[in-house]
Amino acid sequence: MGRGKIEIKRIENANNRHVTYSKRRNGIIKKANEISVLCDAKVSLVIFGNTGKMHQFCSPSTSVPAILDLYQKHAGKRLWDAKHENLSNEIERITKENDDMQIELRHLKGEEITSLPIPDLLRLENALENGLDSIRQRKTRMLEEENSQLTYMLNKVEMMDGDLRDQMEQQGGGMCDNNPPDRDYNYQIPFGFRVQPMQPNLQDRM
Amino acid sequence: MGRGKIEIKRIENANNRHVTYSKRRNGIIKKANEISVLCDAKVSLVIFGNTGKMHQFCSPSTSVPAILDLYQKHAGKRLWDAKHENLSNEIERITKENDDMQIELRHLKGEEITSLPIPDLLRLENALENGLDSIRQRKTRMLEEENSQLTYMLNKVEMMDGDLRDQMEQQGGGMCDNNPPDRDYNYQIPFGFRVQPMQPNLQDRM
DNA sequence: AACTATTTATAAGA
DNA sequence: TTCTTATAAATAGTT
Repeated sequence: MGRGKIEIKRIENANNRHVTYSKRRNGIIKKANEISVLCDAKVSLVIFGNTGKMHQFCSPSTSVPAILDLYQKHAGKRLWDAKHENLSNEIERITKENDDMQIELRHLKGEEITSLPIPDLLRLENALENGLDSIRQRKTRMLEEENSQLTYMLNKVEMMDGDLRDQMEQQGGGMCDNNPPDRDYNYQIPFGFRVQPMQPNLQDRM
Repeated sequence: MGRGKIEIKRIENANNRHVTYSKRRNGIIKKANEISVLCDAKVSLVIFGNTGKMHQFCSPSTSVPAILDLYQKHAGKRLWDAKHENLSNEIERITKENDDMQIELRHLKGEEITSLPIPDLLRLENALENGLDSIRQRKTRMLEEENSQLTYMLNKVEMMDGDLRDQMEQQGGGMCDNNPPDRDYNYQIPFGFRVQPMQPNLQDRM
């Protein structure tokens, strides 16, 4: 039904194919609606084009799942059961993973280890030693960073304090009379933002 | 498209309705096939008539359930999950548990800890210390037990050895002439099967 | 996206 | 149901 008759086989020209797809998709959806209205039929139509875009039609006052229930009954297929089995298998798999991890966690906490053979104990000991090492290194590093931050801030505060004191002195005194006693303001704190780690190779292990 | 134009509304005459249904059903299935071939589209079409009879079309090399899986993904609808809400919830719950444990395990191994705040690090350090403590205590205990077993067996072997030697002597010598030299056989080893643990309260912590 | 010559689908009748 | 056929509708190729 067009300027020329066409063979029903894949349209090789991509552009033509897409145009035809659009036109025919609209057509078939219109037809689906018409038959559902005219003949009181339940229709479920789902179309995926080349591009992966989906279009669907479903007769009014029903739903795809509802039609699938009917489909299942009629086709004698067990759609839900198959899906049910998949889900059950998935649960089984995850549960096993879960149990294994739970056991490993308990073992790492030193629980339920009375029945473990020596090699497992050695493995756990090793893992715990490594973990403890990493955690302590990380902790040390964080404390060092906090330290250097605090040092920097203290440095700044002291500088501002110094400026303020200078201003005060220029103004001939201020209303704030509880100034700290004079100190030796060391503006060149030698370990400002780059504190030497106590163990120089600490960072390399993180 | 026929001898006369018709309105798209339910055909009240049952006979006409059925005839029209037959004709249009064939038509739409033909169209579904054509678009799937011409445009390389995936089509799932399920139709139920008034009489409850089902007709379906599905593009070649796929199936209605397969296309509905795609539909489900695309529409963000959960066709199957709705039918198996319990199982889905269970999976969700276990998966969350799983993820949490995985994270905890990683942390205990000293992995992915850079973003942890100090309190968490302290908690981990504590847990690791306790775990390491338990494991080492257990290891010590097992070694002690093995030790006492070995001691006991050694003891026995030496006693049998002694008996054997006595028999040999009664028989007036044997063919085995490489006997060990006489030793002080101490049959009353003071720590036979009940070794004193070095830390007497060890057992209480397991 | 619109147009239109043709093909195709189908309503009504038999 | 199925066939026939006049007519409506869909659409292929074109602009």
